[in-house]
Amino acid sequence: MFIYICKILLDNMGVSERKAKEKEELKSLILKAAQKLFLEKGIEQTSIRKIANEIEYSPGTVYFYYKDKNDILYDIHSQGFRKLSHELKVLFNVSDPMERIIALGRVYLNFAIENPDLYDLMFNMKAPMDFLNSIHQQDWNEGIGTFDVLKTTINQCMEKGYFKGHELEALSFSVWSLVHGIASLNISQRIRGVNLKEPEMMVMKSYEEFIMLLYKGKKIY
Amino acid sequence: MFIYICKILLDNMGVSERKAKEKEELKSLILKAAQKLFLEKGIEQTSIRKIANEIEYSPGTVYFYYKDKNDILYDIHSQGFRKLSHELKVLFNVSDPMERIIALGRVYLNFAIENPDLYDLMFNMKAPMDFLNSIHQQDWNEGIGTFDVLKTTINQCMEKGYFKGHELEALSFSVWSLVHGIASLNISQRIRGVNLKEPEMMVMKSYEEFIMLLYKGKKIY
DNA sequence: ATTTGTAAATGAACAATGTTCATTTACATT
DNA sequence: AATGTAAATGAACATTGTTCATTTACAAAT
Repeated sequence: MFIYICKILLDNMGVSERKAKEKEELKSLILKAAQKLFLEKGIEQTSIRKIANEIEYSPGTVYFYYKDKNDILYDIHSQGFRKLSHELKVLFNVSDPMERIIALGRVYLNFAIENPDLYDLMFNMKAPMDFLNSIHQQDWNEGIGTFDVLKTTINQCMEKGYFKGHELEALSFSVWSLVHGIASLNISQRIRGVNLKEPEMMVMKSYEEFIMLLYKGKKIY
Repeated sequence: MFIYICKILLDNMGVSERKAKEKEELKSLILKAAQKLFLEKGIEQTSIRKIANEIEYSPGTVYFYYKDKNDILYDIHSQGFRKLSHELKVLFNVSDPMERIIALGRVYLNFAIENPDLYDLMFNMKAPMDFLNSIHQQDWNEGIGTFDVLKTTINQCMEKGYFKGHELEALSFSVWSLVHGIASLNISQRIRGVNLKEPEMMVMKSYEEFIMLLYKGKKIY
């Protein structure tokens, strides 16, 4: 009797586990299709119908796995953060915090240039934040994590005597704003229109200018 | 006979002038309705049908005065730049260029905070740039004009001995990027989610940090 | 006064969107 | 073989931007 019940339970577990796994698999299939369309054809070509078409399911099925379109976009956004944080992790090797913060900015800018649509989704579009609001989740953990990397590094700079008289959080936000501003103006095509001498160089050149400013705030022995 | 022809011509002029005026008037009526909807209800509530409804015309009529939706959005965007440049003009009174540049940033940030949707349209949304592309106009004159105000001021700072070793255009773009970054992260709700101590203060506090950095690049006598 | 020509306004129509939901299908459990 | 539930369907709804054949309005010409 006992064994019989165990068998049932185990069978049940086995089945429901498999089902859950299948469900996860289909969900990630939807996500992959969404990412493919998003990266290949851009945001406006990424409709629920086209995603469903891509994996040969009906539009309604998508809503069995995702609450709504914002839910899907949030998922793509999260994947983007995994990708970005993976690229940033390499910089743990750089021991000097001042060198590291400069490298961080460079990697960040490269990420934005290489993945403009994804960057836009991660840092500009309303969809991911609307999704968080809709599930009553106030914290944007992806953003918090990335911002912490920056804050930690700047804190280490301060401990080494840099940025005297500055406030950690506000300065960190300043640095983030600078690189985000460069990235955004580039992506939204506001650089191209402004009649610069070397538009394609401006992203990195303006970042160099900022680094110069940063270094002027260094410790004086 | 001559007088008769003149009469006709004069009459014609009078009529076509009046017609042209009426046409201008209806176009600006459409624009006003679009602005109203845009500012009151946001971008997603600003559809051509709702604009047409607002002024009690049919949807098709709108297309007689505007090429497409991007055309309307570009017009709203241009009005935004007139508003912004009007606010910036007050600062011609500030004689010290270093003080002026700091004030410029403050006014710019205030504008962004007070008119978030409009700012988004002016500096982030693709619509205005898509419109320029569609009419084969490469230069973004509204942006060029505003950027020139900044460049001129920074140039004056340099003439006074500030920012030694910096490059005018790149540094100007750096400053623009910083305030734009702060404004954008604020508008796209990326500040709120990042768990700051005083989120509502961060816009101005991080700007103060940047000003501190700027001042460290000042002339040393 | 009547016809004519053109500019302006209409609103139906099209294709596409996000989303919902009653219905059907598939399939493990009884 | 019957049952119950999870999963998948696809039609339907309300919107969107945009087009276009048709109608309306009205000044000009006869």
